[in-house]
Amino acid sequence: MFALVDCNNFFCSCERVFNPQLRGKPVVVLSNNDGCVIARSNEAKALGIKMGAPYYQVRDFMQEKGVAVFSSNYILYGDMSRRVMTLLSEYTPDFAQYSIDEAFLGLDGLGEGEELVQYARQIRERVIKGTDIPVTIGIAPTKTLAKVASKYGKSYKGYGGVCMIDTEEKRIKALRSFDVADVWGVGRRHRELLYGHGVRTALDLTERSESWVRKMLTVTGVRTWKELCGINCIDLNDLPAKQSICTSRSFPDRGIYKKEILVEAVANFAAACVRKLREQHECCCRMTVFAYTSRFSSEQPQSVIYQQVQFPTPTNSLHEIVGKSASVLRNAFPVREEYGYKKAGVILWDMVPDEGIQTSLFDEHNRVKMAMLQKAMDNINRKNGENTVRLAIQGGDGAPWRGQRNYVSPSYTTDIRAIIRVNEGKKIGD
DNA sequence: TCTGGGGTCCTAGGACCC
DNA sequence: TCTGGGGTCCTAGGACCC
Repeated sequence: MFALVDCNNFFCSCERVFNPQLRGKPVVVLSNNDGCVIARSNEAKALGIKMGAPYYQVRDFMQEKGVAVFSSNYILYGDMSRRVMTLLSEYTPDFAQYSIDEAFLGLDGLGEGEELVQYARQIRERVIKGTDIPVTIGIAPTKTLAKVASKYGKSYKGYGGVCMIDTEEKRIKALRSFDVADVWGVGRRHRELLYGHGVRTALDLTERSESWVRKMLTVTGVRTWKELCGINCIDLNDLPAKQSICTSRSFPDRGIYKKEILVEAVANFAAACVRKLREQHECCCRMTVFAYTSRFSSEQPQSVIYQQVQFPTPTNSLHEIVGKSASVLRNAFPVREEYGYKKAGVILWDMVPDEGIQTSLFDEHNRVKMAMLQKAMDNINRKNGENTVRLAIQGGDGAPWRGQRNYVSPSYTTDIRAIIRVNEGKKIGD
């Protein structure tokens, strides 16, 4: 049996931990650039605010309804996630974090039936007590069914946050009233396809043949189909190393027209990729640099820049990767500055461990010196915060390509200056 | 005026081989 | 009129996830 532990409305819940007056009130969190709604409290969902809604379209409505609005604060969410995951991992050795707010727990040998439900309740209470983040737990013989169970656990208060599908009767009953579009692994396109063939519920899907499912949804669909039937076939434990590292952003207003401003932005994305690359002690062999105009404005002239770079030897050198990202972008940039680039990014591929790199015959000297320089930079930045020392091409903090973050909360748990202060003469909780 | 970011997996099709 | 067959490798694009 597996348990899926899922934090409820995670980003909103994180904001509430340090803002108790927001409890019971509608809260939303916005995407980068304050662009879209990406998290909603139950109260905000009840108001009809949709996931992914552009902020400008719902701003007035939300103001009218007194919705609390936050820019996303990934430093805070990442740290709260780490705390939740640390607690969860203490309950079983078979633990797999699936996303920032979800984890699967293998429950073999931990009991069965009501025993398991009681155990899950303990876990849930421990997380709530330790982090103040509410979670829901779904238990079932496969991960896909555990996802189904957790959705029921969220929809019905009566479950007390723990829902288990452990018998054939419960499985049939649960799938019969479960929209096939809500099944883990069925997205927008497949939903249309399935509806078109009369498959409306998860149970409908399980009643089709394997060959039919394979034809419609390919082999990944067959895995989902088996999992819904109770056959466990999604393994998360041997998670392979990451295959790519990406940093990208959308830009405010109409985008960036000026070549050198876009170069500065891309240089910063490349630097962020290098930071991630070095943190996982790897080098990369290939890089993609891309930039494109808005897909929403049909009147504006459109342009797509997409450049692939192969490095002669695997590298994690800041100078080499950032320098190359800037030079390929300059080369690919149209002669006239007539396009408003709305989004750009850098992707690193083909990673290898950073030990035992075969270097080229001719660059040995330079490579050693650069490695020493970069080690010094890493040390300074680790102590004083990222980008304390940076390349000149990365520019300053007030760069025009940095987007809006008008409603950002403090980093309560990671910045000593943002620590909560309890004032004398006031009651705790005020 | 304004529309997120970071990933994975699978498949089709092109380039290449003999 | 008519132009092989069987294979590998790579990549772009589409679908999905949170």
